[in-house]
Amino acid sequence: MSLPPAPADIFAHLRARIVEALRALLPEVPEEAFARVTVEPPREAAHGDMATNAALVVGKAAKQAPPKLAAALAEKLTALPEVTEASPAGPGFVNIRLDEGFIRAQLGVILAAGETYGQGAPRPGRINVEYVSANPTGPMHVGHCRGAVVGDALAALLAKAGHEVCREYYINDAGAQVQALAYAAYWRYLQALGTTLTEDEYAQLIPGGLQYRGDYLVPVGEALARHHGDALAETGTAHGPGLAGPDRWFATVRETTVAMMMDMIRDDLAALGVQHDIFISEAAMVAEGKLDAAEAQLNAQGLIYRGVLEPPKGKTPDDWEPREQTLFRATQFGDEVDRALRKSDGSGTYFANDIANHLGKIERGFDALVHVWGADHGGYVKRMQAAVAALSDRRVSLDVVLAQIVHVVKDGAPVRMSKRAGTYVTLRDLIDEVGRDAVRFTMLTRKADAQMEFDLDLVVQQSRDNPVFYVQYAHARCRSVLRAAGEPADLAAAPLDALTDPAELALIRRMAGWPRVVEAAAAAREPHRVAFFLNDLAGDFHLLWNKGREDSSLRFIQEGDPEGTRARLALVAATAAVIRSGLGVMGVAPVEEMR
RNA sequence: GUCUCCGUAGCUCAGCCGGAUAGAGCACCAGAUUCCUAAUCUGGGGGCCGUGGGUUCGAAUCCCGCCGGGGACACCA
Repeated sequence: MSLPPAPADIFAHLRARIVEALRALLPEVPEEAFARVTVEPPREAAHGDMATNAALVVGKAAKQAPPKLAAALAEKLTALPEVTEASPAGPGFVNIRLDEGFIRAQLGVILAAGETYGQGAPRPGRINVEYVSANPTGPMHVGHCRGAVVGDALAALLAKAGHEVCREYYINDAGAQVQALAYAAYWRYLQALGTTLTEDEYAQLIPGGLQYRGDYLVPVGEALARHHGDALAETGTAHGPGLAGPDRWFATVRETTVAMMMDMIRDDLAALGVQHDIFISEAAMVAEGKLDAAEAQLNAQGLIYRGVLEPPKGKTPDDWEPREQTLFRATQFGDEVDRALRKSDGSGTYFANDIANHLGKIERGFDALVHVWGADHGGYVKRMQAAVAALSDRRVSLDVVLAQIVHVVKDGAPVRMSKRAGTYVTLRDLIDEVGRDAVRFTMLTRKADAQMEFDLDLVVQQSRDNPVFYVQYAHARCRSVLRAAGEPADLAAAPLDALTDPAELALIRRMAGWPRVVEAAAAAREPHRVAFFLNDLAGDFHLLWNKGREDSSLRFIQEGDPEGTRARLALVAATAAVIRSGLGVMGVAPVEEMR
């Protein structure tokens, strides 16, 4: 009896064998009954390599007692060459022990695939992942950073799982904030021309006051002065160059400023290694009439009406008064209240523009939409899901991943964040302080919706406490061994019988679970699972390494035993490949040595 | 008041579309430590999984109530 060829995913392989066995045992049971069958490593290693709930899940449809069905299934599975033992257990589990040669053969698969190990087969359906989408009103700060990293890693994870992914940045360049930005840039322009107005005097003259006082707008003002001279200003006033009517300068200033801010943001993103495939401008979209199109479509579906909303219960704003607005029937799609599309003055709400944006995505043919938002936008999720459901006739899904606040800590004390320029931590500051890879990895060591402390001291610390270091160190150790062995070629074909130690087999089993982790993490939209997997994998490897300190027969390079050495080097090379595969998803560069 | 996320070891957190005796790191205790890369290693103690009900053969996981914490709550973006 010879083993089957090593499969790309041993869990999927076993699941397929189990379902086949069930079909043979229960020909009258419909296929849907098998959908909930899972194969996973049992918590208790003594129970074997894998366990399946098949008999428990199918028992009802088969009208059989699970323990009895489990026994029959176990007998079938025992007949498989790759299974050395299958036994019914507990209320109806089947525990499975795999042939060690079958497990070892996974190394050949890993080495043949290299860093692409874990790559899922192409799946139907295109996914749009929107992330960052910071307002183009200034440099990126740490608050944006987590969403950027989570979004980027999630997009990579979905691609790894086999999805076709589009990475999108939505530029909020149409609202009041951008208007305030233009006025702030205009102030720097007047300064560049030599106005004698003071900052406070200027702030008095403009609507809403001077909101953006950071000096990052100085270059914008200078650029405007350089290209337009004093043509955008009122000349000959008591202050020299002064405030002119908006129609003379506003469109020009706004456009230049947004473009320069986006250049700055793109530079920040590049420093973080974050990529987007497409940038969508809110202003451009409105100009194209997308808002009207979206409203017309919803109107045609009978989902729009004029009405007055109740004040929010328990907390009525001081200036609340009943106003008639154009409303969207979000309640028909699971939201608590209907939501305003147009303000009482008839202009579109931000929500309306966002609906238009989503109509655009649906029209571009995506089957699933994913957003990464700050947790402060949590209250916005239901209405957006309602809108997407309405616009797509419930065909397109919208998942929102909420990224919680990051508290930066240094020397045990919180680093203060303030919107006033100069006192807040920019993304650049953070990258300069600890490096891009430490930032990215650390941002993924916690579930996105859990608050996180970013300890500037810890992330550069070289110790077990620091997962960035721990994982990188494992990779560096692998590389060090392979260098010492003279970078052997063709390890995928190495005979592997020498790998028999429990620690060696545990390492292989861990790596064999990587495709499964990719699939599950992608389905759950949880890129942090990759960081935890790598931490566990590094732990398995360090454990084996440390055993080699005690027991020299477990060291990787064995003088006088070329075949055993090649088997171990295959194990080491596979470990390095899987770590690189995982770091690739996280966007972290593996290191060759610790320096 | 409504919605939402959270509550797991002393600390920081995994596990959650139900599955067998609930995990990791740190901290603590006890040992080891002239090692392919040093930035340690091995072992141990430690838990009414916030709480009270419910569903189920089976609940940290699903449902409802309560307690405690974060966030969001017409027209802003």
